[in-house]
Amino acid sequence: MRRNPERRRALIDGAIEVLAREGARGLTFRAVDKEAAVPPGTASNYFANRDDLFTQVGGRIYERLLPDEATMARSREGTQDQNRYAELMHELVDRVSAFNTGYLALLELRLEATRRPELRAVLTERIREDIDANIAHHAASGLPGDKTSVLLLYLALNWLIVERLTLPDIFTEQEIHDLVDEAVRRSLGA
Amino acid sequence: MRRNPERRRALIDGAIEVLAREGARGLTFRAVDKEAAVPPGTASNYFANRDDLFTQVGGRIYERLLPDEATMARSREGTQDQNRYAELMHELVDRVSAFNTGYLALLELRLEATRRPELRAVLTERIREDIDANIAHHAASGLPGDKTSVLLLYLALNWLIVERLTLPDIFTEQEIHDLVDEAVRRSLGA
DNA sequence: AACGTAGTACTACAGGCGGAGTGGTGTCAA
DNA sequence: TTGACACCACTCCGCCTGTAGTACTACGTT
Repeated sequence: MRRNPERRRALIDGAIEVLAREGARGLTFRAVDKEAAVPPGTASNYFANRDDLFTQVGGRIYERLLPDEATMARSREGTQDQNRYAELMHELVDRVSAFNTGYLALLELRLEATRRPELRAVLTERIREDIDANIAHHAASGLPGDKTSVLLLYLALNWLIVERLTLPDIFTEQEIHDLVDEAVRRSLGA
Repeated sequence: MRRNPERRRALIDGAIEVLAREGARGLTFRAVDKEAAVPPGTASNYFANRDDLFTQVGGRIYERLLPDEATMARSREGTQDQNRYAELMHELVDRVSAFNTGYLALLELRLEATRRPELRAVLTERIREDIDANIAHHAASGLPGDKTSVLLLYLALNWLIVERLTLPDIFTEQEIHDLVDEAVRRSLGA
């Protein structure tokens, strides 16, 4: 088992692209090798088996999907009212949509998780952390709404992104924009 | 190209199970043959190629996911208030979750649609119809809320089902129940 | 400065699996 | 008798895994 961390990261990033492009079943050692432009057989040396590969990708994908520190810092600026909230959610949707291969890869991983208990455990933990962090961040931010608002926004925006990435002709960009606004407004609740 | 419609339906239903279990890439003629318990080679005779198979499955899957007439009729009974709305949404979530292979297959198809234009066209049309039907049905029902409520519920409940089917430990059954209630309440808006 | 060692990159090969496509045969009914 | 379909068999092909073996490089030792 090789240990070069740069190479490992390159392989995992390659695996994300393969996942998005070829689907879970297309994620093979050879495909990862090609995508990462390393000699065939390399991935075999870095992952014990396909299960291991899936698990490691599941562990890393959130690092790439989450906002960086600068973005987080910026999110705390300005008056924290409903308009600001909507603005942040627009940024979120755009940021995630922009890294579309990452989001599609995560969907593939979710589906694969129905077949691989280890992967399911990793994803459950990561996503649980993410949700809890969102709730905590929201509570500390002074933005309007409660925990339920955060959860409802999480639900609605996730599917909105699915819709945009998988069947882009269902909603126009304008409709997506308006739905984000309305989702924020109504999820804040009475 | 064979034409026996019963056999074709059996093959497509088999394909749905294969999709859910093995993923899009696992959907092969041979796998469908096995699942439908017909001799190997049969699917080759019913679908011109894999693309055709995907497209036909995409056309049929909604027939099986949508409520039957009896359920639709029952949905129009009783006082059409917010509590009734929530009740209907609980039924919806449970009904779709119950046919989990169908829902998972649809997710696989969505992901595959990013690679197959024909499939994308079919799914876009079907889902567009479904959304429009939901809006029309809602408008005629006398239930509270507007078109936007319907769309926001569509978004939130879809992801809730994804969450339940792919990572069941993220939310408890109780949390799911409460989220449906809150989604109905808040999506109705001010 | 020469040498040895460890870790890694790269190459090559053997073996296997599963699928596509197709042609042929049997069967039944109009 | 003819046509449509079920069923069966066979060949060709592509891709993947696992692993053994070789080459290279860096680093520590003496």
